[in-house]
Amino acid sequence: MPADRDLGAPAGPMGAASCEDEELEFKLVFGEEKEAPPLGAGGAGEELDSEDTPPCCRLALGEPPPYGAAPIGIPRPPPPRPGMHSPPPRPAPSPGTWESQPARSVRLGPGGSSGGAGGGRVLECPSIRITSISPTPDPPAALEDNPDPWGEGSPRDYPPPEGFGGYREAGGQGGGPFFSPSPGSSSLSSWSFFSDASDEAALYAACDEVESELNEAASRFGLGSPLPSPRASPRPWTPDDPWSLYGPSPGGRGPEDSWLLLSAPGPTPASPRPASPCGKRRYSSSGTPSSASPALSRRGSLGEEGPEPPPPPPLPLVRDPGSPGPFDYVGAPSAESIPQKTRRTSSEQAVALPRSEEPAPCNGKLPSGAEEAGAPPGGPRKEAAGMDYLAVPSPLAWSKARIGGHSPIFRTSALPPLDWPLPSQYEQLELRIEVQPRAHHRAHYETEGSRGAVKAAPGGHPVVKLLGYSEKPLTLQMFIGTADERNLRPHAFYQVHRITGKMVATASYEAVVSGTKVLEMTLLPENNMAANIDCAGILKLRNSDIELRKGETDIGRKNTRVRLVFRVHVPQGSGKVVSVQTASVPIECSQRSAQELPQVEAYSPSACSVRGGEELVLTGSNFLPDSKVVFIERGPDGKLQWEEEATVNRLQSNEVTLTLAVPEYSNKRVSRPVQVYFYVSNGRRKRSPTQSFKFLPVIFKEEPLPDASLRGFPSASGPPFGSDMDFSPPRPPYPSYPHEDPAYETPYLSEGFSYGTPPLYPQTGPPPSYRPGLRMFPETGGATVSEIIGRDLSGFPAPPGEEPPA
DNA sequence: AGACTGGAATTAGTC
DNA sequence: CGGACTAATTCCAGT
Repeated sequence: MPADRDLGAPAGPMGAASCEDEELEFKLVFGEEKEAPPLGAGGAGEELDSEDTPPCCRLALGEPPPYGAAPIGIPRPPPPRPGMHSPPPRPAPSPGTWESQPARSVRLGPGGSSGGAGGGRVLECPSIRITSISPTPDPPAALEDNPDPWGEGSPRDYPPPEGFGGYREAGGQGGGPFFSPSPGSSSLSSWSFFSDASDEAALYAACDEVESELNEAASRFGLGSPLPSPRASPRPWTPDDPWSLYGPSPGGRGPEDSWLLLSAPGPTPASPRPASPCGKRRYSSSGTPSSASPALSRRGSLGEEGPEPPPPPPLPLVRDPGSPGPFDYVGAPSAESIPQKTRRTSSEQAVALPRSEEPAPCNGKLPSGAEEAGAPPGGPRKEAAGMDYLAVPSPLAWSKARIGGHSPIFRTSALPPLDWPLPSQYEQLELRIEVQPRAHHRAHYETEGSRGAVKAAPGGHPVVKLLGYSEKPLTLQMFIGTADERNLRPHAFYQVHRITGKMVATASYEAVVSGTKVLEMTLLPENNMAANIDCAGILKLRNSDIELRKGETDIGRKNTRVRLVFRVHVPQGSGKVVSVQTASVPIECSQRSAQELPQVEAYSPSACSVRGGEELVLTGSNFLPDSKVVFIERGPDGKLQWEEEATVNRLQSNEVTLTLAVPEYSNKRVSRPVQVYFYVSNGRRKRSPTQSFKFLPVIFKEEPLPDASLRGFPSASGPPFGSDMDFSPPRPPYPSYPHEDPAYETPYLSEGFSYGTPPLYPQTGPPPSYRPGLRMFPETGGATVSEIIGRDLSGFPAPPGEEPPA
């Protein structure tokens, strides 16, 4: 492979020297990681204190876009990647309203951020501001003493832009062709996301105090209309269209381009294959992406970025500075412009911040704080950590809050980041996927031609509809989200790809929000606020490129399942919007998997007596004549405790149906229901994700689980994706929330479920118990208890089919 | 000519 | 360190 790719010293600006530095720093980082992860964001807090106005804000406004300009040593905020969650929403001034403080809010006050809940004042500001936030209690030291491990010189602070930033093609190429896979893709800044249709000013309004400044800055950018694709149709929300604020980046280059320069040192088209990451990651179930080895410090193609930041990455620094934000390419302050201290702080902060996906939060226990208390989303969390308000919103907390009646109402000027869980329904509003996409869609690489739009199972394309609103056209946003058991968030390895062509009837625009491509379509009243998603393809980014991205903790290997995520912000007047979101069923995007991995879409029953013997029917795909169904049970430690192969009735099985006899459980004297799992195996390494099953004590036999009857079987009620089925995103296989199901009180299960379940798909509708329906893709949430524990601990999901221990 | 596809050869990562 | 495998990417070719 091209030499340039090897050491991450591509032609890019980044030099070897920088690499060295990074390496050293990297070590440091790792050390910290192990022991005191959150190193303090160092003086973040103090800085804040000392600096009333977040420096970053000021800088941001007045300085030129960082990206593309100063590759090296330009600290970049950690990319807002999956896993990097934004701070929880906080109550807005208006009752019942929440404001997202996507890394944009800075808590100022005594003791810096550590000020404690309610302590310091909170400022809202553009992503950049995030840098000044420093939850860390021991701020100063970090700044002064540490020569910037994260400091200016170190690129580490600002991980390369993600999203496209990660695109290797970008690297070094002016306007890499790959960035605009779809012709006419408009390069919108992530900020546009925040803008409200009716409030341009709001666009920058994140920071109340500096709002005016921001606006001014915005005006300077000369926001032209976005560059619509050739086929672009009128954008929704026009004339208020916030998007219109962001014109194409100068030079015709989109934000992505700039990112490319910095982030994509990767192979250029000429060098098709990027060097593999210097440090290989272990993809085994045990591996944790987050535990990047020092070796990784040496970046491959993305070398200029420098070592990855410590694990708890980046929170989306607010709108993530790391990603191209509105300011980013519109002349926003560059990272460089940010005071060193600030930058460092941010990076450190990022490091310190717990990630929702990280084990910590779900370490098997619910953090006493938010989750348990059901603290309001966004509510300040334990300050002890000093980063509470920056902490990722607890899925559970959010879930509870939502269930409890908190509304997904946001200020138009502070819309929720893409990684925020949002309900699919709010009052009369509901965003629903009327027609689900197929379970498989082979994504295309940048090196390939498009593989077309995602199709629907019944034929045609997915259809999304907004119920409860039909006043005026609205923008429907769509992005590719994750499909693992963790919070729904933008998928690091896949991006939505705008499909155009004569066969595409739906006009769409491409935008980039925090490094994530977002396809925007219009929901028209005349169409009943429904959209036929025939313009969305899926682009696969090379694992090596993304994994090298600073702050990225997810691994791409075997991480090939995605979900289409749809979101819409419904104006409520008075500068408020209700943001609802829904996600599709999981979609397997690899060629291989789609062809070989068995998939279980539904099954019935979901429980039976420990004596076994009952007939269990599975429906799904890729079942083979020699497919095996194996039941397993794992202990609290994740170790396999029991394994038994079921007897498959081959006569009543076919490629999409498996009929088998439930094996007898190992211990027929159990007094409580036993949670076990099963998977379909087409051979070693060709296993379906695990499915949940329960063995009931004999005495319980007559007392099936509350919703046992609700666990319908697709075939029984019609096609898997019949219109009358529950299309809400896949939910955990659990019949109900842990707390609602006595069966889950079993000691060894409660822990896992207590934190594992809620986070699964908090963003969509009410929990299963609230919306009984067929589980179409239980496997998605079908992680076993041990899996949940293991995955959470490891920080990343175990790929389907890998879980069952050999 | 270009967008889609379906397959499959190569190359890289794991065990 | 090499071999067997598996997964990821890149290539090809037909529609």
